[in-house]
Amino acid sequence: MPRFLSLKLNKDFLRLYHRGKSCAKPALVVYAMKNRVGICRVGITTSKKIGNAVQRNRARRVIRAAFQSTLSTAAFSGTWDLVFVARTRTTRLKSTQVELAMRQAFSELGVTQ
RNA sequence: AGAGUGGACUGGGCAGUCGCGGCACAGCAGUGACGAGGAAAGUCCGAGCUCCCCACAGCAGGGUAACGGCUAACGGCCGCCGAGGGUGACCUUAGGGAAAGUGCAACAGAAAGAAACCGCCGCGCUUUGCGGUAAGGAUGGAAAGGCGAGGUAAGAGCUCACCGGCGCGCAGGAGACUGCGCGGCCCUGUAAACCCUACCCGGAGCAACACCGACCGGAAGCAGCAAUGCGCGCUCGCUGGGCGUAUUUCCGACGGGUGGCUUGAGCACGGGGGCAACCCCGCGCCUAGAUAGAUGACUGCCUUCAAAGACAGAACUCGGCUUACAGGUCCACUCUGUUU
RNA sequence: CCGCUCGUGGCGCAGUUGGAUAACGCAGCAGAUUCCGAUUCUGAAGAUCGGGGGUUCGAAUCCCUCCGGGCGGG
Repeated sequence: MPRFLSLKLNKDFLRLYHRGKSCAKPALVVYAMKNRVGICRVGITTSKKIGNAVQRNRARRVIRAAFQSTLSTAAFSGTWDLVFVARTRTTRLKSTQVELAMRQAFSELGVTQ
C-alpha cells in the first residue's frame, strides 16, 4: 500500500490554488486542503523560472525527500491534498533545510498537530 | 627551464541506513541483479523504421562543389593538391565556370573593357588648333601583365632576358597537380548577383503506425414473460493468475491501455589488411526503457593544501556537425636559453 | 516532433533589389516665451543595427553559426 498518491491533473492544482490554504516560506510554498479520500495526495510544481531540467529535477527530489521524511515522523490531523511550489532557492538547499521549512508551514496551516 | 602546437582520456571512489523505477522469482509481501551523458543539449545535416502516394520520365524548387578514398548515407571523416598565415611544430580554406550570355561597380577620376585631363613629341603657329603617345602625374579597392635593357621625334611586348598568366608538347602521378621545353603576347572585379556545368533529393513523422474479449453510446441478433445474461471447467494459502475448450455482428466518439521500446550499421578483447578514415575474421558479453516522468537525503573512510564543486537529465533508434564545460591526467612534436 | 517569423537610441517603428551623416515620432536634457506651470518654438545629445565569423573595394542588408522572443500544426 503506498503511503501517498500524486496529483496529476491540472484541475486539482487549480482547485488548491484557488480554494486551499497557503503558506509561503523562502524555501518553498505550500498549499493545503483537507480531503475525504483517506490518503494524502501530493503535487509538486517546478516552473521554468527555477532553471533548466537538472535544477527542476533537483527541486522535485529534494521536496519529495523532505515530505517522505516528514510523513513518517510527524502526526497528521486527517488526510490532506497538498501542493508544493519550488522556488529558486530550493535547488541550492539540502533536504533537511526544506524539511524544517515544511514542518513550520504544516504547523501554521494546521496540517500537523 | 621557459614559451608553444596537435591529439587522447577523466568528469571522484568504497561502505552503511531510509526511499524510487521497470525486470526476474506468477500478483501483494519479500529477495536479487540493473538503473542518465560526453555532450543525453541545440535540432543543423544524413539514415533506419512506419504510414500515405505509388507506371515512368521531365519541369519547377532546394542542396552540394579541387582530387582520390571511407561509409547504409551525409553538407561528415581520412589522405592529398592548390592558395593564405606562422621562425617552427602546425593552422585556416563554400577552393567548379567571368573568351555562353545578362546585370552591377556609388563617390572620386579624363576614362571602369572602354580611353587623352595634365603632361611628352611633331606640325600649323604663338590666342589656340590638328595629329601621335599609356613612360610620368592625379583618382580609386581595381587603370590596360610586373621590372630592367634596347629602341624612338616622344612612346608602346615594338624587340629581348627574368618573373607571372594562357595554350601546346614531353616526363612523373590513381587523380587534382607538379617539373621541363616551345609559342603568341594574352580584354578588371563580382557567380555567399541572375545564371551555366556536374551530381543528389517523393511527402510526413513514434502525438508515425498497429491492436484492445477494457469502458461508454447506437443499430441489428440469440436465450428469456421480465429483470437480465452471452462463458464454463481444472489447479494454487486471500484478491487474482495460469492452462484447456468454447465464443453474435457492425458502427461511432472522447479519454485510456497494450505493442512499437530497446539485440543494435551494438560493445569489449585478440589477430590480419590499409599511411589513415575504415574494413575483414575469431571469441566473449547483454548494458535504462520512464509516460508528469525513476538516481534523493543522512553518515563514515580514502584521494586532495582545503572543499566533491564544471556544463548538464535518455523520451523511437543510430552516424555526424555545432555549442557549453571547474579541476585533473597522459602521449607526440616545435622554438628559445643554459649545462654536459 | 515539425514549420514560420522577429530582434535597429529609453519606448514605438522606417530603412532589408549592397554605396556610407542609419530617417521619424514620443520620452529625457538645455534654452526661449510666462509671475510660475501647461502648450508652442529652437538646439544639442543618445545606436556593438541581438553576438561571432565569412563573401565583397564596401554589409543593418548576402551566406554560415550561436543567443533570445513570439506564433502555428500534429
